[in-house]
Amino acid sequence: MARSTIKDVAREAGVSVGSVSRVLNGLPVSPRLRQKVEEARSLLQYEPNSLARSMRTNSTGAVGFFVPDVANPLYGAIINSLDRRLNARGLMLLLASGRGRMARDVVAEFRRRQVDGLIFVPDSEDDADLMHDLERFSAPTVIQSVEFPSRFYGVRVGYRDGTRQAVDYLLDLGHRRIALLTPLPHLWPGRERQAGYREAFRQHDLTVDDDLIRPLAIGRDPLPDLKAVMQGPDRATALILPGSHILALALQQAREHGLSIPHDLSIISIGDNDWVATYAPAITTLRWPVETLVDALVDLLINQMDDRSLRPVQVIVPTELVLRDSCGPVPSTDGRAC
Amino acid sequence: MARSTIKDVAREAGVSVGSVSRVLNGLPVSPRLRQKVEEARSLLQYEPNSLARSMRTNSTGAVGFFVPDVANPLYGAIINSLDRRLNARGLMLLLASGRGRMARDVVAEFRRRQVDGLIFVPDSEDDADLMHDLERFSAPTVIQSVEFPSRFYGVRVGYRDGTRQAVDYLLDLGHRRIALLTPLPHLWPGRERQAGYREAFRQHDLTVDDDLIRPLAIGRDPLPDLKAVMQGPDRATALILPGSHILALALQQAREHGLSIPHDLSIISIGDNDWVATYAPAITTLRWPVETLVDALVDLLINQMDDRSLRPVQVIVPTELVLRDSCGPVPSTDGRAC
DNA sequence: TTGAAAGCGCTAACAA
DNA sequence: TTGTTAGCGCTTTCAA
Repeated sequence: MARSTIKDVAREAGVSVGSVSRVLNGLPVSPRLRQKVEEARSLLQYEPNSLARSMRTNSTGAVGFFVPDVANPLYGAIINSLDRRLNARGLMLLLASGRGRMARDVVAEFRRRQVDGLIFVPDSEDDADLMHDLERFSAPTVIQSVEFPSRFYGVRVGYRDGTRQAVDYLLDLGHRRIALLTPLPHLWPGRERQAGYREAFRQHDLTVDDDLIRPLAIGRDPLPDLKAVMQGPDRATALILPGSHILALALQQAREHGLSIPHDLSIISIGDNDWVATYAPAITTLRWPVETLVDALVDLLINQMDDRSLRPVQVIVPTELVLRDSCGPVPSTDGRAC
Repeated sequence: MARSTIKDVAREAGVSVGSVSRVLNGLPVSPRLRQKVEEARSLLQYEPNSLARSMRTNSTGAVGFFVPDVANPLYGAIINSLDRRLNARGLMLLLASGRGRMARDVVAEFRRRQVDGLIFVPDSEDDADLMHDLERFSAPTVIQSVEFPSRFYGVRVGYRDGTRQAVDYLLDLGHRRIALLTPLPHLWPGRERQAGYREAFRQHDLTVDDDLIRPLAIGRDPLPDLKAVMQGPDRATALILPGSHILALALQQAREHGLSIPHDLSIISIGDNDWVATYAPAITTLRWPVETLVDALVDLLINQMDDRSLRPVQVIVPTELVLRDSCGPVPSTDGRAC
């Protein structure tokens, strides 16, 4: 049997479709009418068709979310939190992912599907076409992790301050050869981390050895860079790493080279999770707060939905340096020619 | 300015809406017509409204996916792979999550949104109402990880064979006190793992010490159970753990008790990932293949969509025991009263 | 307070 | 090959 429609309910209840619609939408009706409709409704197990409803109301109750890679546990946490928040507001998550030119297709698809809002995590700032599409996207849009002065609503993580703080901490422990493995500077995270790194050195009146800054393209094997900074007489005595994957690799390398942590090598990882906290030694991390980030994302989106005349706002959520056991004073016996 | 519609394009091209529709849908038209329409289309930057289209065609091109908890990295991998597969077929992922009674609301929401298919990972088999909703769901449905003889299409992981194989391996190493930390048996994974465990013991003509089987409710602190099996003269010499989170805890406990791995304690973890492979010692795991699982999920769904008259099929994807360095022969000096 | 009817943007059947 | 038109299921005027 086919799904029942509002007509069926109207016929069953002996009223007009308009009246059924009013009951469904909580508009003022007589108790008698309401009761008749409710009875017919539950008898027929009627559920309104949100497609038809959306077409009339121009509102789908769906929010599009695009990330370059869903499998990244980092995004998993965001998606989870986002889903909860949107749910609480009666919104549903339309998820899509992909890299490079797929991003534009996704924007078009979200347009066709008439999403009420769009949260976008681009994997590049350089794609002018994509940026154009995003700019003329008709629904409220929030961009994460990318820098677009004043044109977009955006939420970004305060990696600059965070990284400066992390480097400060290492400098205070006496480290001078601090390696920074970081995403490419074409995107906010990579750019800001590098800036924070340089700021810290500048404030200490120290010069930066550019060989210790290793920008890593996505998908590139980080091992060569890791080896480059961990070997030789001038090796780094401290590492700042961009995530658990590379951290695991670094720990493995350290073992192979007989470097104990934190005695011979100090490590700070960016992004906190279960196992870095329980590893031996527990890893000091620069944590960025998922909940705060998602709150900002959702708030910015909802604000726009409520008042489309608002001017773009950009939020930076601060990071937190979580001190554990993977950092110690600089080793005195090696790492320096004498 | 408002979005342009098919009417605008028709007017601009000087043709009828029907003709525009035909061009849009690749039906046979004259080259001249096609060209006129394409010109108007790009001039107006027209994108068809999929809501209106869906209403006519009764097909939304959306697939609903429900999981109890998106943040679980396990599901992250599935979502990612699923998104890719569905994308390749022009389908979009509608994501929802939640526990307990929220599941039913989600099913209703998916119904209202007229998804073309539904993939569901329930967090319980006991919810008769939910099962009823799922059964009368109008679109093709595939259920994961739950056992419903013959009524549903389903994909499950072969934990029974896998666990038997893992226990076999430990028994062959001489272990007799093997602890199994496992989800509650009210769901397939918990039930099957326990069955596999018992099978292995039975095949070796050994009796099971029920105290070593520790069913863990979701959200419950696993530490007491971990401690219970890791302490005392009769402690377990081998652990089978349900995931990375508990693994991290167990490794921490082992350190605190001065148990070295695999010398004093052997460990097998279920579910493979980066860091268990790079941990020292590398952890032996029972891996379940995400790609195979998702392939099965999508295949079953697509098959149903193509031919609604098919009879339910249930697929079990096999696991793989990945041998690494966390298991060794049973320690001879302790763990047994003599 | 309720009913009747227009119309959202599109597809598909029917005509021409 | 193309145009005309009904109608998908709903909301929302406008009348009664």
